[in-house]
Amino acid sequence: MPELPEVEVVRRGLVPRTVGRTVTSLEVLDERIIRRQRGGVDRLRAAVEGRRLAAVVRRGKFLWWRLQEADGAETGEALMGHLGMSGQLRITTAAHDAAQELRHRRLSMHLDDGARIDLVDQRLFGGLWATDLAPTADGRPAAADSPDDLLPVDLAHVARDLLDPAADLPAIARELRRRRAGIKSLLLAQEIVSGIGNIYADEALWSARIRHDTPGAALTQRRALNILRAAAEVMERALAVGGTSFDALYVNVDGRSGYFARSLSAYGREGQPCLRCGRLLRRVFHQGRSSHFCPRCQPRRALSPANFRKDAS
DNA sequence: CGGGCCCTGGAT
DNA sequence: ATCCAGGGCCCG
Repeated sequence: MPELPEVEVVRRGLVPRTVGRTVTSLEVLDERIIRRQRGGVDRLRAAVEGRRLAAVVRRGKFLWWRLQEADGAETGEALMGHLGMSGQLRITTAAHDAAQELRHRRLSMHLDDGARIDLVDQRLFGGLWATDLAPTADGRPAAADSPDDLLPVDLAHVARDLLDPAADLPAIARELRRRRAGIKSLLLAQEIVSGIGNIYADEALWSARIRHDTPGAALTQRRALNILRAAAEVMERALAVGGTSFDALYVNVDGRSGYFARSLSAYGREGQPCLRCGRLLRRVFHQGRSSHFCPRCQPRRALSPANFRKDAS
C-alpha cells in the first residue's frame, strides 16, 4: 500500500494491536523480504525476539516500531518496515483467521497475546529490518507521532513529509524552485519531500493546475507552495476515508479497502472529462511512470529567461 | 537525473 | 506473449 495515506492507515491500525506487545518469535518464510537486513535472519531475530514493540512511527512511506527490552529499557534500535509496491501488514488474531492462509505471506511475528503480524507482499519490493536510531539534525521530533527526536539512521536522507508538523513548507518550496527537473520528479524525490507517490503527485498537480513537466525553477514561490498545500490536502482527504484502493492489494491491517479511489480527479482517468473544464484527460509516460493531466487546466510552462535570472539571484 | 533493476501476476 | 502496476536503490 504505497503512498503516505495508505501507510498511515496501516500505522494507525498497528498502534492499538501491537504497542506494548512482546514478540515471542519471528517466522521468515521468504528471505528475500529481509534483504535490507545487515546480518540476515539471525541478526533480525536477535533484534526482535523477546523485545517489546513500543511506539509505531511513520515518515513518508517508511514506518517503524521503537524496540524496548522486556523491562521497558530502550534498545536504541527500531524495527523498520516498507511496503514497496504490493506489501501489506496484516494482524491475524482469531484461530479461524490463522487457519486461512494468506497468499504471499513472507514473514510473521508472533506476539505474546497470541496475535500475529503478517507481512504479505506479492512483488517482494517491501521489507522489514532492524536498524539503529540517532537524533534528527534539527532536534525536532523524528515524525508526527514520534516520542522524541530519535530517527532510524537509514532515514537520515529521507525528508519530512507534508503531514509532519515540523515540515517547513516554504523551505521545501524554495528547494523545488532550485531544481530544473520536472516538478513531478521533484515531488517524487524523497530527499526533498517524502510520502508523495505517483497517484498523489498527479492529484496535487491537477489540483494546483500545474503540468508534470514544468521545471521546478519555472515556479513562483506562490505556485510551489500551492502545489505542496494541494498535496497535503489531497492526502488528508484520502486518509480520512481509509486511503486509495483499486483492488484487494491495498488494504489496512484487517484486510479492508479504503474509499478514496472514487474521489480521484486525475489518476487513472485518461480519456475521461476533466472535472473542472470537461476536456478529456491525457496520459503520458514520464520517467518510466504514467502521468495523468488535463491539457487545458494544466498548460505547458517552460523555463523562461526571467525565471533563470530569478533562479540565479 | 534518466534508466535499469529488484519481483510477481493480472489484464489484454 | 506482452504490457502494466501505487516504490526505491544503484549505476553511470
